[in-house]
Amino acid sequence: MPTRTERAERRSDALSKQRIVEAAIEILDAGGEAALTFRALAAHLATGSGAIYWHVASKQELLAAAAADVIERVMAEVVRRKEPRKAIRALAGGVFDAIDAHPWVGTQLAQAPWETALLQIFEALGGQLRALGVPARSQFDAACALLNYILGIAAQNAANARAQAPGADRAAVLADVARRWQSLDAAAWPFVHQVAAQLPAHDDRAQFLAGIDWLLDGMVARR
Amino acid sequence: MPTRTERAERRSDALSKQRIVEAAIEILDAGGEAALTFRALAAHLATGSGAIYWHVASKQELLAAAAADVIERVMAEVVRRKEPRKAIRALAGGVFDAIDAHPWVGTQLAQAPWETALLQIFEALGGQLRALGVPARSQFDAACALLNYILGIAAQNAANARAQAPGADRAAVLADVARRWQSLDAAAWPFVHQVAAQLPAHDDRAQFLAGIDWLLDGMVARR
DNA sequence: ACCTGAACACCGTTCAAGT
DNA sequence: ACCTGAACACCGTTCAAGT
Repeated sequence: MPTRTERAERRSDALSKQRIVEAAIEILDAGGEAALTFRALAAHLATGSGAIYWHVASKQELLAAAAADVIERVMAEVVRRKEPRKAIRALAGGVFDAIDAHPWVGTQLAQAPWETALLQIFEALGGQLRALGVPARSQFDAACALLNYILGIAAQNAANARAQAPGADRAAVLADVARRWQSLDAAAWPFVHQVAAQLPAHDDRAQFLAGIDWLLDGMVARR
Repeated sequence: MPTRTERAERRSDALSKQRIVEAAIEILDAGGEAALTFRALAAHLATGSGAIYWHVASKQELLAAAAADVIERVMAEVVRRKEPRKAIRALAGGVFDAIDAHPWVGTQLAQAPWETALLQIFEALGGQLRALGVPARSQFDAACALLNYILGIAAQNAANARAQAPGADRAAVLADVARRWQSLDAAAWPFVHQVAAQLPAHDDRAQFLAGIDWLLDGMVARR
């Protein structure tokens, strides 16, 4: 039973790629990748599924646009810092937080690696590496290594989010894995046994940034 | 028109999870992830699609099993080396090659990060890090960083394979991207401009291993 | 130019029925 | 115990028809 007001609202904000992308992000955040269907999206936008195709060529393009939207917001929000190491850490941390908040971005990030969103990160990383004193001949490899490392957590976070039920208790899941690790044969799995106790309480973000630091240390050491 | 010989063959190798996984790997290698459907698999195995469900619970389980199969083969083939740095490089290189040959493994690897296949890599990495002299308190973070970095190329290779047509010319694709980079505004994209020329000829594997080296350098330097 | 929604060609998965 | 294959409940995408 649509009231006149409701209809007026619908008409006032006509369909556009940006509106579709925003709706897609809402659905993705609320229900994960599986929840985003053209039928759900059409219902959300109070239109027919075919209408969406007027503004967006395919689901692939829609997902890429949604991920680009999130990453561009991160790039805009990351405060520009003078000190290159801090700048790189801030950038990596920002991407980490974005993927943590929108795990579905993780799957998309690697999908179009040379498109604008990731290219922005790449450009920023490269500039800071130069400022850090990494020699010119290594800068390309170095920026790729950092980007690759960032894509690693992207993929992992996305996979974790997909594997776990939307409301799953992270601590409980980790405790469960740790228990499984501890029940393995200690002679065959000495390292896994050794670190099992550290798993439940470990800080994902700090661990991620530790890797960034090691990479930067290595890059600077070989200058 | 099945001959008597053909029918005999079919009956002799009855369905089993291992046979299903092998057939799935063949299809995945030949046609990528999109090609693996239960209908295609059933046709390949000359059976009904329902029969597969007697041995395998879901497509997700099938993909995980196929990926585990590939990774386990890598772990068995990687020659055990005495020198820890060489051992880690060999391990990482082996995983790289496996994902290069079977790009669909990349998507799966992050999917069940604490399952056996990846846990084997994790255990091996941890043992070598200890041998390398990385302090005990850092070993967990260090092994995770290496694993994360490895998952990064896994995700990238998988995405590249999915994006490109099966018979696509890698050199041509890279040359195309490089040309696009060069056409960007040099003032806004100085780094991208600078490295564009290096893109077409760059060695993915060497670049990947350079990152491993930087990580190890950093881990050892902070001992 | 933009939207509608039924129709098409697929999927993964289930299940009654067979052997 | 294991297999068959039709049926179910979905998909992404297309397209004739509307405004």
